[in-house]
Amino acid sequence: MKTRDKILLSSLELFNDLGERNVTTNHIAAYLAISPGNLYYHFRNKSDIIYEIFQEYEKLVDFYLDIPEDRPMTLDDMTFYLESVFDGLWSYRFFHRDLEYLLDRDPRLRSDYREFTNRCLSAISRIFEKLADSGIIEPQPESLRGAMSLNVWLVITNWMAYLKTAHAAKASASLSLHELKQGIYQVLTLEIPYLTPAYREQVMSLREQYRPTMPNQEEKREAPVS
Amino acid sequence: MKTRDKILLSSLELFNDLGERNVTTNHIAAYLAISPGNLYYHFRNKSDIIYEIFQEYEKLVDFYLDIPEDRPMTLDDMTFYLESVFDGLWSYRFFHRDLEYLLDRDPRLRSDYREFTNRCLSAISRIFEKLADSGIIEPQPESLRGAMSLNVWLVITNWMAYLKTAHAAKASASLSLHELKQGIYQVLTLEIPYLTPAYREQVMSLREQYRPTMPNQEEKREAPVS
DNA sequence: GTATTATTAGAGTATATACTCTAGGGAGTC
DNA sequence: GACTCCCTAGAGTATATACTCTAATAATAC
Repeated sequence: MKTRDKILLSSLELFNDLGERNVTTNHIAAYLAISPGNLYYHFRNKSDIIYEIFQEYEKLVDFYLDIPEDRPMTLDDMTFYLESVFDGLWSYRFFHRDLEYLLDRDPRLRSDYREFTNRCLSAISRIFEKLADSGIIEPQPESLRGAMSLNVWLVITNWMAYLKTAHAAKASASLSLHELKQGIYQVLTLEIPYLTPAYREQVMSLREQYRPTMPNQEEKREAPVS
Repeated sequence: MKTRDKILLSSLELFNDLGERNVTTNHIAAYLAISPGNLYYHFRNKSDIIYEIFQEYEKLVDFYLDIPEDRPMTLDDMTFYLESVFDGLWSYRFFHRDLEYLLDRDPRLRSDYREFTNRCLSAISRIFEKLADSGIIEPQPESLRGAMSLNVWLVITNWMAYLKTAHAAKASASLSLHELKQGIYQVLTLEIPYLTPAYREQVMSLREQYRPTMPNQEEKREAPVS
């Protein structure tokens, strides 16, 4: 693998594990056993590394949230969207942790992220619309759908922070993808009141699969749906 | 005012305006026109300053969220809780911005914050319970109430981050308390499906008072309810 | 007044961090 | 062999940051 790609990969790994704030360019170089000079040959500065990683993240989520317009939406589709979004969140989890600081430091990132959020909000809203078309949820007026989508977004993007700050007793408590996906339980909680009788039971039992286990009573098991 | 209190006050102000990460102890001392030595005479380190500020925050919110058990809950009570919580969030807004980093650095803070979150979640759940007792919302089973409360908490604590990252086009865009309180609109959105017919109209029109104005079309006006 | 204690100034320090600069190796081409 | 281009090493630097140390001054107690 090319040094440039190795830098991106290792940076992401270190950022995710330690937080961007705790990872210096010298750390990254040392981790890869290359010289700082080498790193700076490939990237002008730390911001450029982060920006490029963000672009990968963006591409991934955009790909997942591409809503097919030629067919109705199924429950499986919805599950797929939820699973995918949380997978993406997991792979680039450093990003939301230091979001405000990162955006303050890099205007490109700020502006790109703003648009990214808007695209995601539109996608969520579109999903609600299509779920209503399929008779899975009751149709809602546009204005309510907007506010609901925003709430879904807030829950999704901040579920991890909740786990890391309020849930875990120890700082080093290793967070698992499985725990992260319990966020799906929270998202489905938002949908409950809007479910149609025809699908109510199905969605409720889907939701049940993501029910959080008690903190520190975590049992090791596979994610319920893949 | 005593130097010690001045340090706490100015630190909070600087943290809120610039972010804890961008405020050094030397900055604080310079801002107060005192020497670093003086600052370190009053506080052993930066963490101690932050910890003490957190304790004030905690005290404030605990005070606001004290639910009186001797009388039913009114809509005005609910409005008061929402307004108060967002006021507190505003006054100590630096805190949630760098939460993860702060908790990683100070184990006392981590453990206190964990308990603080749990108290808040209980209070929210208790509010839902009493709102049901008063016939404002439909009663819900305990398990649903818990998940709903958590969603309310996620929306409340992360509304500000949303405004600062996705909403504002410029980094320096000054956030106002008024904008922050549009978070109340989002919280009330969560309640909509559970409202009883008797109160539905009233709550919907309360919610309307917090409706967000379009970004950059912000008109200067007072917060609708005080 | 004197002893004691609380407070303050301000220079200084150890460490870290993002980044630079120069020199050179290796591979391909003519 | 010489030239070029891409890549790499590694010492080095300017700046920042959290914090220390000593000495002096103000406040208080007796």
